[in-house]
Amino acid sequence: MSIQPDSNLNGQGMPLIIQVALDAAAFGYDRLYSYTVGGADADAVRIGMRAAVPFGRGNRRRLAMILGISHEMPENVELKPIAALLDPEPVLTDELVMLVNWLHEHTFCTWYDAVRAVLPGGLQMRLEERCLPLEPPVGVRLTAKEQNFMQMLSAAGARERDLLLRQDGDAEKKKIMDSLIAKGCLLAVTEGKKLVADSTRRMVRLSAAYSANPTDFRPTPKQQLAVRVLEQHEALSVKECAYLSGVTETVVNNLVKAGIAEQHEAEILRVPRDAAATVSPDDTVLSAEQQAAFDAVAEQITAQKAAAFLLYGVTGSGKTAVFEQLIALTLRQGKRALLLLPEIALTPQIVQYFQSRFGNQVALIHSGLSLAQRFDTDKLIRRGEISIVIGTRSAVFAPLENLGLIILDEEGEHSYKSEQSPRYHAAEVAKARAKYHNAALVLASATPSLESRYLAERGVYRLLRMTKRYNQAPLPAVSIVDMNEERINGNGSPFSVALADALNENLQRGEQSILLLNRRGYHTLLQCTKCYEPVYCPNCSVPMTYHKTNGSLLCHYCGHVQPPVTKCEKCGNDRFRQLGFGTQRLEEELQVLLPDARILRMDADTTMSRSAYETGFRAFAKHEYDILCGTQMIGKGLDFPNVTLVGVVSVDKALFSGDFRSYERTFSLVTQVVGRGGRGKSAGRAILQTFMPDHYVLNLAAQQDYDRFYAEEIAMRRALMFPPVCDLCVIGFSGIWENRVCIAANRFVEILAETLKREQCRLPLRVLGPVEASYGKLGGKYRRRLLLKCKNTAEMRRLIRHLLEQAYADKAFSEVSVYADMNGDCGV
DNA sequence: AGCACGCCGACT
DNA sequence: GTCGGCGTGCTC
Repeated sequence: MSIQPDSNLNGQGMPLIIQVALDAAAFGYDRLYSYTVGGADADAVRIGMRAAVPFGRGNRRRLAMILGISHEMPENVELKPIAALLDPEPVLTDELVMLVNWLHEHTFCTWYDAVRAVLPGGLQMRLEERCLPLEPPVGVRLTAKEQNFMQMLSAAGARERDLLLRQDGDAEKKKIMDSLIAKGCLLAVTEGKKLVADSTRRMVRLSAAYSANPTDFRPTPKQQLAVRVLEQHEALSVKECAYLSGVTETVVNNLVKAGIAEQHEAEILRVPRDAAATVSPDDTVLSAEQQAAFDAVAEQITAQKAAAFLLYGVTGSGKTAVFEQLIALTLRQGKRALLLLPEIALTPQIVQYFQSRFGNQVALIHSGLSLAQRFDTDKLIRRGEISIVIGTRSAVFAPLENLGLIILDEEGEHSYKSEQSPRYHAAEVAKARAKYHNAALVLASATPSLESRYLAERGVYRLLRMTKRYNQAPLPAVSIVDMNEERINGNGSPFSVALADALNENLQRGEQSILLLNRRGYHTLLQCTKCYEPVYCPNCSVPMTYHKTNGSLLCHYCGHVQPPVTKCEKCGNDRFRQLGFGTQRLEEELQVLLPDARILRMDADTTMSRSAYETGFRAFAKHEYDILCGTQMIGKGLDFPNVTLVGVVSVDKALFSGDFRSYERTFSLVTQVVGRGGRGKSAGRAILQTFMPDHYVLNLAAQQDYDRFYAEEIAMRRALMFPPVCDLCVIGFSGIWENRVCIAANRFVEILAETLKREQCRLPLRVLGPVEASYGKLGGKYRRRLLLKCKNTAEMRRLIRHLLEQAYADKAFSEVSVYADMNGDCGV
């Protein structure tokens, strides 16, 4: 539990000193600040509570999280007392405080960024300043204006008074009020206002006194109606009681006043609590391979030793059943489990699977929850009523006590990496939690990330393999089609002859097909016929995509929409060529090719709403469509047993996206989507179209040969010295002025060089860049990046933090923001 | 990020 | 002589 302030010392007049993280502190002055705590607060204060503190010369109140309690007086500073203690109980558990420290140490974020990340969204609060009128002390002298203000205050009604005392930016009023506060006529109070509160409802039931001796009471005729209703129920809400007895709520309230009924508050939970366990986990039978994987992890869970596993299971090998058994075992041990998924909306089947087996012991945490739902979910978790949390990235901070097992499914998915401060990877946080709890950590994937596979090779993770598909369902037969030949033979359409024939056959046979194209929109871009300049987004250095549905050009990065241009910006020519094709055009061409086919398109444009994923997938699963075409999101989600053809229209571009991970991503995407075929009885087939039919990544993906791919890729990473062989820290710069961003990036390199020289630093380090980020301009901001090939050690992180601090203090960074991201997306 | 201190130019 | 411009530096 939290550190208790030593009340003896306090009794001897020693000041109690706390260390706090300030909300909204910029990186440049972000550190833990010390304050004194006195009076009743000194007895109540605990680590993990929030306080309002005076900060800066103006002593403006700031929200702060208490992260330390000590008696040590920092030297050379006069400490201020806190203004108010805002939480009656800590909102951070000891473990969450540990994670705040971990995030701060590992991710180059500010203290409060770390606090915000671990603090459940529903517990957020904001500060509110209020003034209360006081009886003016005797002998106080007021100016005319001050007297006037006090007179207005005493004459005003409640509402006017609130208005009068509100800080509304009126400078003169503020001055008068500040003076009145100083003279003791007004009391300034700072309150923390919770964004969400508990929800309750007023309930009534017959009083004990009435039930014992009904004849002592004389209810009116209307009241008698309500009493009749109450006699038939244990308890009812006031509203229900009034409704059922056909009287107004006043009648019910009068029953309470007359002592016939008594009232109490009942809690309302704003999350569904009606999931019933309908399937017993005991009925699940594991195959030999599944059992072996289960046994390995189960041994560690039982031994209560922290251990990490990489579960490499090919698509369809039945990882979910292994998770289920591990979770059941964890619960039997009296422990709790955390299951992380890359995207809950895409995986309703998995959620349903666990709810049907564990019922209300399961809570879901994902970005689709409202603040109130987060608040209530968190409440249930803290009360210990939840044993299993299933959620996306942020759920890794769910304050489950007594964790025995953490699972990350599809561990290589990029959604596990936060792209905003704090820039953490859920797997890293999970590791820290597993260590804290002596829990087992299972990272699972059909195509493990190079990092994880490498760590397994080095013995950091124990590698578990599941190589057989469930029920021995055969993999689809994959053929690679050379699109160059199609073009030579005069086929200019997006479909090769082979794919077109296969689609047609499938349609005739009443079987379903999936088509993958990782480009949304209609055309990829518009290009000037004269100077070949593409039409760019005005905010980003990205060509705009033509969307036929609304006849406009759309930027997929910043969302900018505009009508198609009529004149080339470079040469003034007014003719444009339409190049490439996206999912919209694919759908259209498909409809021309197969007029009778029922086609479902799924991409970020059609599935804006959360439920649209699920509705779409369900409709396809029920065979309301023949063909599903879309971007990578179709690679995940529900299982479709009737799919016998998977067509990869094109992923060539993804191979050269300019990131050293582009091969890995493409391999994973193609492997995943090919694996989607043939889960039912028939084997099915897959057709992979490409202009590079000899490319080894596509060939290995076609064969689903992860081991070979890993061997090739790790050799390349070794030769070129890229992660996981070393660590790669991205330093990102962005700002509205291109030259300033450029200057700042160069200045950073200078600072780096100076620091290394000054401190005679011998850390292994190689600097790449600075170069323009892969999209040099996004959302109107110019971006540059610097890459540091390094080793992610405490010393290295200290150096990087020190560099950032220096940068923040440097004039060159006045209108340029800079961040550091260890092993983040680097666009190289 | 605020906020105050400080050191220069245009005012009653 | 003072009011106020915003450059500079600090924030427990």
